[in-house]
Amino acid sequence: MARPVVAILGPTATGKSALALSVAERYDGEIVNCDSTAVYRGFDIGTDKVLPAARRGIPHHLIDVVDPSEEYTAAQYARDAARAIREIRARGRLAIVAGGTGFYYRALTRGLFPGPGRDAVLRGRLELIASRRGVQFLHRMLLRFDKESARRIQPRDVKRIVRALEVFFLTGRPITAHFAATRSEIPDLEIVPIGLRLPADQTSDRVTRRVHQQFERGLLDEIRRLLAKGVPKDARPFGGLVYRQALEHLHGVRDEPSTRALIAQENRRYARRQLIWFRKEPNLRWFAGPGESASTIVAVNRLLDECLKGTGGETTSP
RNA sequence: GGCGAGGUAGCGAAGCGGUCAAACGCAGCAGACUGUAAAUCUGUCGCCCUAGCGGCUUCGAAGGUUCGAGUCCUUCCCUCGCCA
Repeated sequence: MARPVVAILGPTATGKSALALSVAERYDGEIVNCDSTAVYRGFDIGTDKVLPAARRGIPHHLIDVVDPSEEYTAAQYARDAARAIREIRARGRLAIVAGGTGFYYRALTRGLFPGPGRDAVLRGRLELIASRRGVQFLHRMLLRFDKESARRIQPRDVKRIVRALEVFFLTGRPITAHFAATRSEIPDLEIVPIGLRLPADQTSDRVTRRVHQQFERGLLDEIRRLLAKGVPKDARPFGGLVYRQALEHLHGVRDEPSTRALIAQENRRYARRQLIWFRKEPNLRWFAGPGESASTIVAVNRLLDECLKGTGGETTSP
């Protein structure tokens, strides 16, 4: 009864999606996406979404759930993912969270403090101040109202400074004072987190190959199509990896070969940040990828057999 | 062959006699992250170490001037523009 939730995490291009599919087929599961950009409709090629035809009948959740002009957030994800997981479990199936957005995964499994979300008007005002009088000015403001946050947040980190001030102005209490109330969205569920990783040079090769494939598959046309459909150039997903650089190319910032190279480079850096993040994730069981390789699948299956079947499945983690 | 510009750390690029191991940008490396996270931000970045206003070797090459030279002089090598 106490069947855990499986999570498949790790840097980009390690084969998470493939592994998730294989696990889903073997253990009667459904997949819950944990990628911050795949939630957006229409952004398919650059996010390397597993397209419906390739899903082998396995239900995928939290892919294509919002319009590109909408703002999706970690908090929203945590709620949506928790709901999806409960529904999957209610169907008696295995929930498999798969993706590389560490912050979303943490928001789901450890939670975000219960407090106010983004306030567009307030943020607009704060950002205006930042652009007119400098970020440092905002940081000094934060120092007045919330000394502790000012200490932990870098004086130039606009996003965090704005959020801290936003929370303070909205609640009258420093953001750090809210942290104690943080709780997981799924405190009752056990999770078996699996991490996939590859040596840096392999990641680099795979990433480079993937970028070329993305262009060959029509990345640029996809972007043109989105723009033609009225998706604003400053839509959230356009600001991220792949799309940002490709969009710049369409605007003539640089030629295609160097754009491909730049995207591959950014991917490598992103993979590094992901690794740093996931390394700190407790209880993560690392496997040498790639996720589609038979040896990885065998090793993962061995672990899951232990955790999902027999008595192993009844352990509950603290 | 003649004239002009230039050769500085992985790359690009400052520097024009001392406080230069050498600004700055990029890449690299290390890291932070509680509602934009594929985002945002930080540190480090010649070599050595007991990590310091520490030691050592650098600024195309070789000489020279000077108390002191990326910085001035001479010769040489190499690039790149114009003329032939």
